[in-house]
Amino acid sequence: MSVDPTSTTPRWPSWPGGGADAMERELLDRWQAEGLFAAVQERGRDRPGYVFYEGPPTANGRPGIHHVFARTIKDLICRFHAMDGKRVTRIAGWDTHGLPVELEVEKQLGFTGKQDIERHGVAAFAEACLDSVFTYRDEWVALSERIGFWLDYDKAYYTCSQAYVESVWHLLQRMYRRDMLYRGHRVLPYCPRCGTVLSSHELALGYADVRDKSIYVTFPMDDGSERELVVWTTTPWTLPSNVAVAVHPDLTYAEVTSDALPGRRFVVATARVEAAADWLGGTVTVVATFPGRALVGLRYRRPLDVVPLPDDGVAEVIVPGAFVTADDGSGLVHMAPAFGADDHAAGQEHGLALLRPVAGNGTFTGTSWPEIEGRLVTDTETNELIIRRLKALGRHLRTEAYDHSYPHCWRCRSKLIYYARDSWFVRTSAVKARMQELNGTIDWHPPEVGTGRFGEWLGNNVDWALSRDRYWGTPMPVWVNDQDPDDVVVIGSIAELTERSGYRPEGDLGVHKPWVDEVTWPAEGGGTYRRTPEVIDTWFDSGSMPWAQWHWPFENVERQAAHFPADYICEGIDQTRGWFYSMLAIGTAAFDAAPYRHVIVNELVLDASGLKMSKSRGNAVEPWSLIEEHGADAARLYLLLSSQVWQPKRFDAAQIADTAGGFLATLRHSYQFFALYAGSAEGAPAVADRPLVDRWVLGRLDATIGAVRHALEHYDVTTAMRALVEFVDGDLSNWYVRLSRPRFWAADGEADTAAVATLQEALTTVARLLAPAAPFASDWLHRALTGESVHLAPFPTAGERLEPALDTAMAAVRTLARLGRSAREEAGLRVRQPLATMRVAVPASVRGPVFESLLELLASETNVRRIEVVDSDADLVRLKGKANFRTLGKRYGAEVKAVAAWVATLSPEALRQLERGEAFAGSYRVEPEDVTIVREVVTEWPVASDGPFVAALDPVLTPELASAGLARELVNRIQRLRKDAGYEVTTRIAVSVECEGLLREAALEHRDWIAGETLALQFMVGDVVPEPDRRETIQIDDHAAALAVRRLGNGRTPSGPAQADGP
RNA sequence: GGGCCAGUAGCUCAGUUGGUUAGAGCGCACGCCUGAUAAGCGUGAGGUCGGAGGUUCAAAUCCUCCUUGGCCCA
Repeated sequence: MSVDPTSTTPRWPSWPGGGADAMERELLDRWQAEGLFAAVQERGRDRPGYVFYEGPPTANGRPGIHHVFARTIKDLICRFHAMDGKRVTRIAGWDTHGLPVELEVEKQLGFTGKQDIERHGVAAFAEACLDSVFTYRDEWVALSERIGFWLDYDKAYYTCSQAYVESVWHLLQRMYRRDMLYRGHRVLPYCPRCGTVLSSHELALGYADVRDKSIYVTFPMDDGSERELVVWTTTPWTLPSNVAVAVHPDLTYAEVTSDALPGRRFVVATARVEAAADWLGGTVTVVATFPGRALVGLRYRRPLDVVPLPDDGVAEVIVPGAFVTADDGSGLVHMAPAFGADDHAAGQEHGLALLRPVAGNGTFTGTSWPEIEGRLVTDTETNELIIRRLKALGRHLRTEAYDHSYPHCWRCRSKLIYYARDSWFVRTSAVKARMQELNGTIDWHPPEVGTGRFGEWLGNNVDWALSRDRYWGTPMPVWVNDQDPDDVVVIGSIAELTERSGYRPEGDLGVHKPWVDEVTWPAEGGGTYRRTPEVIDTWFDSGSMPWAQWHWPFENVERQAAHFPADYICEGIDQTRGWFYSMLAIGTAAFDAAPYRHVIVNELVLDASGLKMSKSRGNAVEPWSLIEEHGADAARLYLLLSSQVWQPKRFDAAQIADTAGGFLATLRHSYQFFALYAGSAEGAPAVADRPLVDRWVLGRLDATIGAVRHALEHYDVTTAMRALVEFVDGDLSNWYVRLSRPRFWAADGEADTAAVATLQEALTTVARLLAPAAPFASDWLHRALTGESVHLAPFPTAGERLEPALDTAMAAVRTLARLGRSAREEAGLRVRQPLATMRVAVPASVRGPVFESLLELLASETNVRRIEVVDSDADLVRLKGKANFRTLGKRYGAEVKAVAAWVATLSPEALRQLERGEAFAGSYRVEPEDVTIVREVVTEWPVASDGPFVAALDPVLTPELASAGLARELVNRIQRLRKDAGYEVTTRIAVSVECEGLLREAALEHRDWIAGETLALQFMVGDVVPEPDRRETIQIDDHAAALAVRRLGNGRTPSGPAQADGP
C-alpha cells in the first residue's frame, strides 16, 4: 500500500506547541465561548447536591501564590464531585469589612488616626471604604479564572451589602433572644493619645524595649495577723484601681521577717525569699510556710484609697490565679480588672469590682486625689506622684529599674495601656460542650487539626467579644435608651428598624455608619433609643455566610435549608480561630448545628528557604508570572504533589518544571506517540482477547482508578494525584508504551487495533482522572481523543480487570529486566549485544503459566535468546536463613540475638522444610514466618539480585552471537545516519557498507534483517551507493567501516490511511 | 510566655502497631537507547534520620530536655 502523505488528514491532532500558557488561554476562550461552566452546572440540576462554601477573601489585597494553593484544592474537590454526578454549589463571596480596609483607605487619604477620620467625616470615609473594597476584585476573579478555579461569581455575596448586613442583624437578634448576646467589658491595648483600641496586628508593630520603674509595695492584711502582702508592679498607675491580689493556689508561700524592718512580717512566695533580701534589706528569716490556697479568701487593705469602691463587686480580697508564677516579683500579683486581661478574667471569675478612674484620653478622673486628677497615666511624673504617696504611707519597699519589651502606638509612639472597654459578647462559653460535640462530627483533614489545634481552642473557649470601635463594618444592631442603659432593643431586620424609627436605608451604605448612628426614636417611658456606636468583628460577617449569602430568612428559605450544612470547605490553617471557628460558633449558638461536614486544612506556602512569604521580605512569589512561565496545570499539580497539603510547603519554582512539568511532559509524549502512529481502534478485540500486556495495563488502570477515587472520596488530594502520576509515568509510558511500540508501527499496515484501543482508553481515562487537578491539559487531551470536554465526562469507575497473577508476574518481569540490565552494566555487555541465556530466580509465588507466557517479552527486553527459570535450590543460588525479628522478638525477647545467629546457620534442608511451611526445631524452634529465606547468588556469571529476584547472564559470545551483535551495531549506525540525513521515519533508502573481516561477514549474514530494519530497498556490501546523500566512516569496536545512504522515496505515512473526520 | 506542627540524601518528600541493609523523585556522575528523539532508559555516588539523654533484646519511630523554623494565641 502506498499513500501520498500530502493527501492525508491526521486522525489525531498534534499537541499544541506554543507552550502551556498559550494552550491554557486558548482553552479558557473556548470554555467561555461554549459556556462550559454554565453547562456543567446546568447538567447537575437534577442530581444530588454537594455544597461547597467559599470562605470569602478580602479583595483589597492582591492574591498570592498561597491563594492559588487553597483555590486549587477547593476547585479539585468540587470538580471531582461534579464529574462524579453531583450538583455542586460553589458560590463566590467577598469579605469587605474591617480594619485592613480602613487602614488601606487611611493610607490613601494620608490619615494617621481616628481623629482624622472624624474630622474628614465618617460618611465620606465609609464611601471611600466601599470604593476601596473592590480594588483588586477584578484581579482576584481574573487569577481565579486563569488557574481554572470554577466559582459562580454572578451570585457572589458581599458582606457589606444591605441584604447581607440585614441577615447578620437577624442572626444577632436571634442570639439575643436566646440569651446568647450580652454586654460586658473587654480589656484591650489602647492608645490614650489617639483614643483608640489597637488590633493585635497593630500591637505587634509597636513593641519597643524600654526601661520602666517597677516597685515593690506592701498591702497590709486585714485578718488580724498584722502580716503584709508584698506585691510587685511595673505599672504603679494601676494601684489606685486595685481590688484584689492573686496567688497561685499550689505555690508555697512564706511568712518572713527582716532585721532591717523590725517588727514587720511579710508574705512572699517561698521561691522568692532569697530575692526578697533585695527589697526588704538585711537578713530575711522564714517564720512559716503554707500553700497559696491557705491565703485565698483572706482580706487585705488596698494601698491607695483614692477611688471610691462601687456597691457591687468584691474588693480587697485574695483570689487564686493559675497565671501567677514565682519567676519574678514576689509571687503575689496585684489585680486591677479594668487594666489587664488576666485581671479582668479574674474579676469575672470572682465577681470583683471594676474600678476605672481613667478617661478615654488616658487621664485620671473621678479620684479623690486632686493632684493626680487630669494627669496622663503613663507620664513619668504621675508614677512619681504615686510612688511618693506610697512612701509617705509606709507602703513602699523598693523601686527598681525594669527593662522589658512594651507595646507602643505605631502611629504616635505613645505608650499603650490595657484598658477595659464596653463590648458586646456572644456567650459562646455557654455552648462550649456542644461546640466540642459538634466538632466531633466534622471530618477534618488532617484529623489532628480537629482534635488538636481546633479542639483545644474550643476547650479553652471564652465568650466572643464582638465589638470593634471602628467605622467600616456591620453596625451592631443595638439601640440603648439614653436614660436607662438596661433598656435595650436589638433590631433583627430593616423592616423592624423602619417601623420603629421611620428610617429607610438607601443602598448598601444606608446600613452603615454614620447613617445608622443618626437613627433614633423615643422610648415609651422617656428617653431616646440611640445606637451603640460599635461595629462588629468581621469574623462574625464571614461566619454568617451560610445564612447571609442567601439573605436568609428574608429570602431563599428553602434554598438556604438545601445548602446547609456545607459538605466541604477548605482554607488555610490560619483560619482555625477565624472562619472555622466563627462559622461553628454561630451555627452552634444560633442553630445548634455544625455548618460544615468535611474540611481540608492547607498549610502555608513558604519560600524556598522555609521562610514565610511577605511583601516586606520581598520573597513573595508573584502568581501571574509563575503561571505564564509554567502554566496553571503545572502550578496546581506542583502544589498538590510536592507534599501533603497540610504540611508547610517550601515553594521552589524550579521544582515546578521538574515534578509537575515532568509528569505533564510524559503524558504529552505518550499522547504524541499515540497521535503519531495510531489509526482506528475499530474492530479491536474484546479486552479478554487482547495480548497480555494490554490486559495488564488495563488492570493497572483499574487499580489506579480505584486508588484515585478512594483518595479523593476521602479528601486526600495528594495521595490521589501521586497514584495517577505513578501510573502514567511508571506503568503507562515507561512500560506499556515502551513495550508496545512495534505494534504501532507495523510495516505498511494499520497499527494493531488492540493496542490502539488500549492506549486510547488508558489516555482517555487518565484525562478524566486528571481533570479535577489539572483542568486544562486534561481537557485538551480528552477533546483530542473523544471530541468532548473532559469536564462533561463522568469520573471513571474502576472495573475489575486487574488479574493478580498477571500483575504479580509482570512486576517480576519488570524487576528481572532491570536486574538484567544491571548485570549487563556490571559486565560491560551492552544491550545491543544479544546473549545466549539469562538465568533467573523468582519466588515460588511468582512462578506459573502466566509468568512463563511473559518470558518472551523478558527475553526481548533484555536481548537474550533464552530465559532459564531456575529453582531456588538450583546451583544459581544458595539458600540462607534470615531471622524475622518482628516475630522472634515477641517470642524470645532478649534471647533474640542468639536465635538470629542460629537461624543464619540453618542448613539448606532445614530452610527447604521451612519453605514448605513446616516448623523446624533445633537449638530453638522456629515457625516458617520466623525465617526469611534469602538467596545468595553463587555463579561465575554476571549477576544482579534484589531480594528473591536474581538475574544472571551467560557472558560467552559465540561467533554467531558476536555476528548478530555486530549486525545490530550496523543497524544502529545506519539509523543514526538516516537521522543525520534528515530522512522521514518512512523514507526508503539505499545503503552501502564497506568493511572487512568479521564485520563484513556479519553484514552479509544479516543483510536481509539489516535492510528490513533500516528500510533499505538496496543494501550493498562492498560497493558504494552512487551519489550518496550522506557518507560516513564509522568504528565498531575494532572494526572500521564506511557507510553511505541515498533516499529512494517514501513508503506509507506514519499516521496511517487518510481520515476525513479528524477531531 | 503558652499551645500546635515540622526538622530524614544537594533539593522536595515517603517511612505501617518499634524489628536489624532508612526509601522515592529531582539534581549530580557515568553509561545505554536512537521508529515518542529539543524525547526515553539504566547504573552509581550521596544520609551519625536537628542535638542530648532515657525506655527496650531492638528506636527515624516511644518518653524527657534542648535547638531551629512555622502557625495560632498572650
